[in-house]
Amino acid sequence: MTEVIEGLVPITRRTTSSLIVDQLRERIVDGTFPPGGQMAEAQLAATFGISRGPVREALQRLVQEGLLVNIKNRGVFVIELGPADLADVCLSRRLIERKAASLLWKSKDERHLSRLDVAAAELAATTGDSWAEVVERDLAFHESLVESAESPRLSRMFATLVAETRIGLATRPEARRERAALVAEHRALIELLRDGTERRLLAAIDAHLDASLGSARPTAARQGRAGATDSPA
Amino acid sequence: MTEVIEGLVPITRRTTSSLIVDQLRERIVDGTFPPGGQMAEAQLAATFGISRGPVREALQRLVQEGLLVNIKNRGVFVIELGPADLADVCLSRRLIERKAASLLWKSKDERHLSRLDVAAAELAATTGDSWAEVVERDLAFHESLVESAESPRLSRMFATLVAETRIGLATRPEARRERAALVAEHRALIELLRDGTERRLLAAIDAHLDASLGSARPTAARQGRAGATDSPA
DNA sequence: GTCATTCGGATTGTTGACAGCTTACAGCGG
DNA sequence: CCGCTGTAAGCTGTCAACAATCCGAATGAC
Repeated sequence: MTEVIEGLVPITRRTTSSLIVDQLRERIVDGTFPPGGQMAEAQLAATFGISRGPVREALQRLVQEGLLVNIKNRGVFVIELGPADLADVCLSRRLIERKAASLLWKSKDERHLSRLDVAAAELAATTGDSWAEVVERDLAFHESLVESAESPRLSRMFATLVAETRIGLATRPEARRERAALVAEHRALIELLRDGTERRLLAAIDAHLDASLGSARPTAARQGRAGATDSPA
Repeated sequence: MTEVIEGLVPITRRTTSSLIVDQLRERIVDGTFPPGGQMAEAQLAATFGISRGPVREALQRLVQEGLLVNIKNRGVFVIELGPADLADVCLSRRLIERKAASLLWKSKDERHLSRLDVAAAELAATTGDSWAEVVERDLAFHESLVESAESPRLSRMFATLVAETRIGLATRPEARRERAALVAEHRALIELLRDGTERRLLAAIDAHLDASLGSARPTAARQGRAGATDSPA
């Protein structure tokens, strides 16, 4: 058996398509690729300085993730989130976050609670009026909350929901909120996680999500891009 | 505007990789590709009579879905579900199914309830002792239940959980249960959905899931294949 | 005999090119 | 002037071949 040297991490280069996925996802959620816009393979390949093969693999993964829609012989397009979609995202997020909060409330694991403290502080530390940065820190807090459930599957599901939330918030100026209000609500959540009742904690989560995403009324809307030939599930 | 002719359906062929994904997923969950086994690209391409390109795209989608794991320069492998994974699947399934049941209990939408009747009857109608078929019908019932929530995202998440459940059940003979017991539990769930209290309904769901998946104790186990260079999230 | 090394086979990662589809536009007829 | 048709351009879907990497067996040293 070969000796393992402390401090040296084995270099496990990730696959190229995986790296592409991360970059594309970031650009999709921050609005660089607008909803409904096409992801041109050749252009992306040229931009990354690689061939179309890995780009196509990355796009397929994002299709499976639900952030892109594939129309045969036309191309892949960024999803357009209608009111019904946002309501669905809200419903799903509430389900997962309530569970995570409930678990953390029961365990009171200080390791996770302090991580939430940090996340909340980082939101409070945002300067200026960069709405995008506020959204990012806000969602980082929520991801930390879900991480505390220590459930890989819930975290993975939630990651997609976060991405969709960012798309929704990036393209809806009316969803902007005061940073101060968000900071206060996060601090209140941590307070309730530590010393509150479960009932009030869950009510606070509902209220927080409603305030952020609840503006979209669940009116009738299509559940996917018409003509999509390639559903992710 | 061109006239639309009645009776003629526009031909919307799905993408090849999408068809491959479905076939591969089916074979993965039914055990044809055993957990830990490698998915050889060239062999699959030859089997399907196509090139390696579409096969690679399909594999990437299944990696994103979480059913396969990609190790750079080694290949993609079927996930191995340890006890911790099964516990996580159980936790996630319980969360989603409880929510769906609660919603259906509130709405009492007869359309969905009758669909559950059908699903339960089809499980009861299974003849012989084909464990695989029992599992399939059982999970079809649960998918119907989740469908009743009319949430595309919950349904999509649940589809992956169902696939993982099938993998887990296909490779664990000790998880076999009497068909009669499953039939009775499903009928009881429908009964409770129609006329029971919400509390008893949720308790019945918990019990049903525990009986099917709860045998796996959440002992310490790795949360992913060691060396995986390409995590789905 | 055991361990380290090297070489070969096999598989994956990537590329460039070709075929098929869709779309937009110019041309033609009514 | 309006509508249909044919053509051309651009894109996606697919393929076969090349390069890079890894695994295992054979070889040699101690």
